Amino acid sequence: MTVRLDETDRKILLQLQQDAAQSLDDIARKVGSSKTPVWNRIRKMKEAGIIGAQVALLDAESLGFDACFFVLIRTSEHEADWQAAFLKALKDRPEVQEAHRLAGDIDYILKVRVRNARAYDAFYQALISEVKVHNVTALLSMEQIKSTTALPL
Amino acid sequence: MTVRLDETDRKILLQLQQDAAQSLDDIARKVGSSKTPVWNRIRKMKEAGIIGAQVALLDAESLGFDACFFVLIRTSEHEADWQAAFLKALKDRPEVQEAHRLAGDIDYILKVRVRNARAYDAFYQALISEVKVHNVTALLSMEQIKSTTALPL
DNA sequence: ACTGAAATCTTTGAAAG
DNA sequence: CTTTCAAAGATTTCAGT
Repeated sequence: MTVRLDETDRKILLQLQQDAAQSLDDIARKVGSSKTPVWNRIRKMKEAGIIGAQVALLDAESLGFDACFFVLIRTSEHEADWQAAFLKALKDRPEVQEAHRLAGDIDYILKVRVRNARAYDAFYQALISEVKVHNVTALLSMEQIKSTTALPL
Repeated sequence: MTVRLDETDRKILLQLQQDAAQSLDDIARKVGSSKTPVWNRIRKMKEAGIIGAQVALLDAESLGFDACFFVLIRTSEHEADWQAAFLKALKDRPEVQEAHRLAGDIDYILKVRVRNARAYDAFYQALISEVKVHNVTALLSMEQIKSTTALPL
């Protein structure tokens, strides 16, 4: 599953993760190539799973999503059953934008995007009623300083 | 800058944040309308800033970005000068994918995507040499359980 | 692998119900 | 506000280098 990427591939990826709506012609010009080779490279990288979904990023604030929480979770349960239930709960809840299992003291971190603090509380109550967690700390974002989906290629 | 959205607008946004590469025809069919009205609604929502960039999401692992850290930062400095320098440092570093200013005890949280632990250390050393921070805790992700850019519309 | 061009499909905007 | 239609433009495929 490892594909060797050259400089041109990398330039194409840089363009696509910046603006995937631009035309092949524009990308080809910017990376110093032409349509067909660029198209073939993109196709290969899609097949290899390097390029995933193409999505529109929406503005959270103008849609009324004013609250963003980072949730630090400690649990005493580490059995397979518990973990499966916890994972399912996270995947099923659309307000959970990110979830990571961590090394060390804290077991999980979530990024939760909701309309307001009340909606967070509803989420939190629903979560702890579904799965037992030992300790939960919520960090409230006051200001999103930076947000990018781009990898530092 | 507040635009009233109806059910159709919401359905269009759901489609676009899931797959922005599909054709207008497909979106129109899925939301129960036809091309031109859908196109006009998308144009208006772009003008209103509700719909932002359209990007390709790349697979971090297949590109060799195996390490993801959440960094909790406490600082004793809260002056405008310090804050401006800190913000600039974060915006300039491509490995910082997210940065939030927090309410409470911890002042900032960062999401940092790097190739490996050594690259994180390099980032960390560069950051603390640029700006003074009081206390830094790094949480290492072992496993990304969920990741979406979609808002829970 | 790249080029150029043909066929197909999409987007865009005008006109009209 | 929606539908239809036509021109402009983009994507995709293919033969030739």
